[in-house]
Amino acid sequence: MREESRAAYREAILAAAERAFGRLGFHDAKMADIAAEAGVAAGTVYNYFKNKDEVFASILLRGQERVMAIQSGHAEVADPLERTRLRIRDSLAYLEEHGVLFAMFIRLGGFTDFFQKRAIEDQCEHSYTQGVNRTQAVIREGVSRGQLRGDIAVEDLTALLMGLCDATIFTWSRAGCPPGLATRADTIVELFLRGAHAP
Amino acid sequence: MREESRAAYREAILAAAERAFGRLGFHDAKMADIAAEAGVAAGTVYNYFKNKDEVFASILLRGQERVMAIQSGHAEVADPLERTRLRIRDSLAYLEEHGVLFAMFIRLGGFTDFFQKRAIEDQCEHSYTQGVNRTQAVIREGVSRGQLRGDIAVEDLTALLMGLCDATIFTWSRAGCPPGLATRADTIVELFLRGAHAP
Amino acid sequence: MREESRAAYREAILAAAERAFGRLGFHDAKMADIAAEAGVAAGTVYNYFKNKDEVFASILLRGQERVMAIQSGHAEVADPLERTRLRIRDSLAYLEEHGVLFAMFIRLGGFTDFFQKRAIEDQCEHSYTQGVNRTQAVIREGVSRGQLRGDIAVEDLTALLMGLCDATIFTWSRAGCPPGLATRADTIVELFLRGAHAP
Amino acid sequence: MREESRAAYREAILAAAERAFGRLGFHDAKMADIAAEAGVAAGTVYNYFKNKDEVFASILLRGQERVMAIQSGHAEVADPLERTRLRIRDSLAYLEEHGVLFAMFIRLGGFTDFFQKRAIEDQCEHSYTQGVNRTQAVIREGVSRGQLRGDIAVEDLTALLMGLCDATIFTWSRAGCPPGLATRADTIVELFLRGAHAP
DNA sequence: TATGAATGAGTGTTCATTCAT
DNA sequence: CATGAATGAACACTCATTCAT
Repeated sequence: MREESRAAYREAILAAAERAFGRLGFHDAKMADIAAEAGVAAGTVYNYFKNKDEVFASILLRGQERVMAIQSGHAEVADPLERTRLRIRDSLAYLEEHGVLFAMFIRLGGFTDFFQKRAIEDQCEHSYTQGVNRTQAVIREGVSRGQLRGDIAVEDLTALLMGLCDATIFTWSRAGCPPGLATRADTIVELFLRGAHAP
Repeated sequence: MREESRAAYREAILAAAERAFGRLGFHDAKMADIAAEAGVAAGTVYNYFKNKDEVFASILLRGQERVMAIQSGHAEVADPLERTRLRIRDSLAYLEEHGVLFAMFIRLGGFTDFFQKRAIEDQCEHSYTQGVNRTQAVIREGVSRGQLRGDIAVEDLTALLMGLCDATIFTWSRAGCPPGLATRADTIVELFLRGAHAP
Repeated sequence: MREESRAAYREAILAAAERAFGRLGFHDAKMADIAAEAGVAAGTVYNYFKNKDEVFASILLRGQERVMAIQSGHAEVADPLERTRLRIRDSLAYLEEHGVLFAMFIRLGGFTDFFQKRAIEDQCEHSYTQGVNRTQAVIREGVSRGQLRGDIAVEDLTALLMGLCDATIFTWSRAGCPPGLATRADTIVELFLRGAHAP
Repeated sequence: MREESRAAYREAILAAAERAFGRLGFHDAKMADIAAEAGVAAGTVYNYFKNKDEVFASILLRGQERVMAIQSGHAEVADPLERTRLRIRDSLAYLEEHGVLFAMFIRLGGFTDFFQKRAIEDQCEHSYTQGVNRTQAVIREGVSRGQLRGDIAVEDLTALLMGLCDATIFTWSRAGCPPGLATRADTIVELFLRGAHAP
């Protein structure tokens, strides 16, 4: 039971931190904000996390794990393109609920030095690379099945797909995070496959 | 002559700030770092910029203006697709020299709240929107010429193209900014036009 | 118990600030000086007061409240002149122990703009006006009893009495705050009543 | 001519500083404010005064000298009480035009340490003491003529008179410096002579 | 183990003063 | 000698972290 209590506290703090970071950004969200949002005292946070950086990294890890878990749910779908569509749809749906992950994700990618300095990358890099690798594997499978172009490097195709997702998220974020993000998975896959050229 | 000197100081500070922000990020780059990098005293920065936020915003504006100026050089190219290829190539080339702009760009897009709070957005938003509009105009031209698909919203096509650029930059940034970014313009356009589908 | 501790800290900081302000003046007394004098860390002061201005205003308020409380002790003395003498004596005695209040008092009166700008006046004005009003009431009582001249405006008589007190304090301050200030209450009242004219 | 020009600059700066100090106080009036008010560049001030403190002290000295000069105009009046009345009237009139002198005066008296630390006192003390001495001499003359009480120390009588002046100025200052200050000289002398006691 | 106050290093910014032009 | 920009020491205030209760 004590174990349960600890887990509940930890989760409450993480959820609070996610909201605070999402609203204010890493530096402007103060430990006091997080604690207040979680309904605990400032010192309590330090009973669950070593410091602010670890709180931040934990949010990222938790998010990535959850997305991975969701994506794993489609392992039984045979067609890699259809599997990709489902994965994108569910990822977007998750993101829609935890919008802050976008900021996290972008920061994670964009500010390499930020993370290097803080050694957060060590904790997150693996998970990110896993995500890329998984996407690449699916694309490779599509190529070998003859569904995707073979005259372009798999890395470039991967970048194309992920770039499309990023751009969609990006645009959605700028628009103020309106509902319906998940429904854009279809357009993403369509554009990924057919491109912009007139028939 | 004093006028020249002022301009030189201002530029030196901006260049120094660009390096410092790019290396450390907004919060971790201290005004002292910027001043030292520029070879001036801390107080001098405040003779040219009201505060740290204004230094940051000025870098963004300067970068966007420069990129716009570069892109304007291809106005005489008739074919919108070819014009797009050239614009992307030159933008990437510029970015390769001022890599920090990526971080800036991403922040600008990603951290709406950061900018809202600081009222920097007012200064940058217009410039960003202009960039999007310009891209959209080119794509619309391509559609009306029958070069691009008409069954997809122009906004989606724009997002596709910009997403491809972002993804390319993103990947390049993660790889440690190796030389040759500009050469990827061809792949971007190719993927944009043809998509990933096997023929 | 924690409540007691908080009150003790607050009082220690106020006493330290009173000494520091009295010795150095508002601007030259640094927050670090105050904290050191109080035996606490610099940041601790900010757990009790919003900023330096608030520390300053709190000293004034505390002093005025204390003097008022002391003066209230003579409410049962019927003769307004004797009551005035006692009030002056006790006020001077208090001032002798908290000499800084003079500087405070003078500033409060003299530097209207200083306080206007800082909105401290709002907190102090009422208390000051109360003091003036109380003195005026006593004088009015003396006039109606036929003890004081009725051919001069009560406001002028009040100014005379307060001016005498001020001048006494002033001279005492310039002389380096020697002991015995309270004993001058008799001379003040004597001069107030009889004036300087030869018999 | 060059000599004249220097004097004109010096006077312009002093007048500007008087306004600035009067409006903002010593610390809040910046050298830049003073220079701007005088219509000169910041550096120019330093061609006429060693530093900020010297500017401040020079204002005081100038004011005191001017008041003294005015007061000297009544040397031929034989009756010391009448002479006093005229001196007070003219001093108040001068003060009414250069209200800032009040703040200066109060500071000069009230913040001994402020001036000790800055060694301004050396420059002003003499002049101030001269003023007190001159007043004391007049009062002593009145005592020896049998016009003023001899059973009270001359110092106390002096304090009474100066206190009355201070109180009048004080009240006037708090009231927002309304016109007509000089007319209060009569009341001051009347109260000084007769006191508050009913006949 | 939760609490919440104490801590003090760290930083953006100001401004008196200097000095090259 | 006027100018006005450069200088850098100084300081109020913040906030992540610690720790006594």
